[in-house]
Amino acid sequence: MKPATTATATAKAAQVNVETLRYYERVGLLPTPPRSANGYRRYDDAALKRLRFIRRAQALGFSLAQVGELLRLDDGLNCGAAQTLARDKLEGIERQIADLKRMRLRLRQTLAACERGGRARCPLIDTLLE
Amino acid sequence: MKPATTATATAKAAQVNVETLRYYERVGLLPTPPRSANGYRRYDDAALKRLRFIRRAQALGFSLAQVGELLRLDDGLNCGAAQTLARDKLEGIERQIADLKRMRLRLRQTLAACERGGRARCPLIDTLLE
DNA sequence: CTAAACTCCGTACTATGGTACGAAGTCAAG
DNA sequence: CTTGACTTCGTACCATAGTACGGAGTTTAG
Repeated sequence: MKPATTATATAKAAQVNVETLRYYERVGLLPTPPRSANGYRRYDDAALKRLRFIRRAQALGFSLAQVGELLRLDDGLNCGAAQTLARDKLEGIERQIADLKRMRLRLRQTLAACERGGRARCPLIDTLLE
Repeated sequence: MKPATTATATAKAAQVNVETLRYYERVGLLPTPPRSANGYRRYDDAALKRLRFIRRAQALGFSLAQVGELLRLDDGLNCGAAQTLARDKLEGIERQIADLKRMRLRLRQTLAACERGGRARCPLIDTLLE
């Protein structure tokens, strides 16, 4: 009951470019699929699931390398290892948020100075030159 | 009173790789410096300032392309244009923060499920497979 | 039967922000 | 005077995550 389909159909179902399938295969994120008599790749349901997994993990901020690690745990029995990856990712995200907040504060302050006006020179430019 | 120096000295002063100077010159972020008799680049104070400007703007999250735009306004008289760039950047940062917070929430929830334990399969993996 | 659409493959290219390499010339210290 | 550090140049390479291209074969619809 696995309706194996073609590359294009699978790509559409997973909302990715067809070439991306080849790319994921090349970098080892997708197993090499079986071929039909003419040499065409046949993707089954499991492949589509895996593709969706990859997209979801990316949406959570995992890099393809990290997705690869997660996939190697995808029997679902290595919860400890998966948690470690997730916790690392979480820390990274915290750091990114903190960095971005710092940038935001500086930008806001500088923009406020610009808006107060009254200076000959632009405070934004001056801040960068200081 | 502009103690023009060599590439290495300037690079060190600005905390960048020497090659980066050439790279910035190539992409038009640094003006082509004057050369001394032997053909060596001579960087003056203005070049160093400009380098520091680039680094500071990068630290605020501006891409090199955007830094280029800012530099083209660096007479400090185009505050309006600079503000527009900064406001765009600010919006981008807001969006990034919002995205990251969404990822963080999902990761936290999933990690919490992992920690509650009791499931045969890892909730993190299962969430991605769902 | 023909034309369009799909598939294959290897390779090259995109963007971003640099870094590395090798050959050749120059310069300063000991 | 030699050694090592510095400089020049063009070009190639790194990671990341794909996208595009061209030529060939295949399959499907009209």
